[in-house]
Amino acid sequence: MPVNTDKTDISNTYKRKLYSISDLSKEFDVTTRAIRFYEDADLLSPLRQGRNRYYTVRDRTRLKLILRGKRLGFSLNEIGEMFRLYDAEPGEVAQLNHILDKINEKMHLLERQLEDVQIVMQELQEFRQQCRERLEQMSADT
Amino acid sequence: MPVNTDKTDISNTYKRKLYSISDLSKEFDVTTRAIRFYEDADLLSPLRQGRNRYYTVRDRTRLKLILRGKRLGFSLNEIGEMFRLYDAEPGEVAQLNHILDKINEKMHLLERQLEDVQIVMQELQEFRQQCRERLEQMSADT
DNA sequence: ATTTACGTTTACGTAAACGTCAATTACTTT
DNA sequence: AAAGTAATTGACGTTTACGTAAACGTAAAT
Repeated sequence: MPVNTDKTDISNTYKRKLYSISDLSKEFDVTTRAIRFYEDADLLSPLRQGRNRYYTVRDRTRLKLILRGKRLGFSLNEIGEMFRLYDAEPGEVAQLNHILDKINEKMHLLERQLEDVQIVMQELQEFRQQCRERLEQMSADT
Repeated sequence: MPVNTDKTDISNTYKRKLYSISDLSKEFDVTTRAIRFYEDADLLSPLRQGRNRYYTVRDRTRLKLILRGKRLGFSLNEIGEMFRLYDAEPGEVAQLNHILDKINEKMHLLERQLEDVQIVMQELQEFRQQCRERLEQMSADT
């Protein structure tokens, strides 16, 4: 699936590890419009061969992270913030502590989300159970 | 905190179990604007005393469910759909089976979300660990 | 009697996250 | 050479979920 036209400089440099925008679009089932939008939001920065975009393995991973973040209800801004934390050169102690604070913040959010998911799943299970019992009752009423 | 002005019909009927819009606003930390918006979206239907809204325990529960749904990244429409499933009079077998399908659909979504949360939490833990190690290293470099 | 607090409706504004054209460019296939 | 396919850059449109006044009503407190 990766693009590989051997004559380009770019594919010699990053041999066999480049994806076109439609490769990623198909693989992850997002529109190319969305992918370009993520670039506008500085979440992706694909290579360029002329006007065309070529995505490295790292870009692909990032896209996967973006989509996972979105499924969790994070905004693109929040996702960007997490990326910047990851990429930050932690020069100073203060900087590192700041990053740790941010991580803990996100962790708290996720812990709450974990609770929420579990609660709703349990409620749905109970509701499903009720539906099934109702169904059995109805088939007994023949 | 519940509203209780004994002279109103409404509070005699639903004795001591009514909340004003600001009661709920404060308790759940949402704006009154948002609460009214949820009503517009048919997610809430408070009682009326003249022009004023009064919320029952059921409304309060619904609001809690709305906010939980939102934290999970559901749209108000999706939340509404779940409410309608809950409230549906399951007259026929076909109807019940349809509800069961919908429940299973939501369950799959939540299962995926559970995975996602766990993955991201693990990644964050690893990242946090790295930060801590880096910090220790730096304090060793004094 | 008039602030003050809380509520209402109406209506326009806005940020986020794309969708949807339209008008090109570039390569490939027929 | 013409047609098709996949990419590009604008640029405007759309939906969701409220925010933000404006203008008003009602009741309690000073």
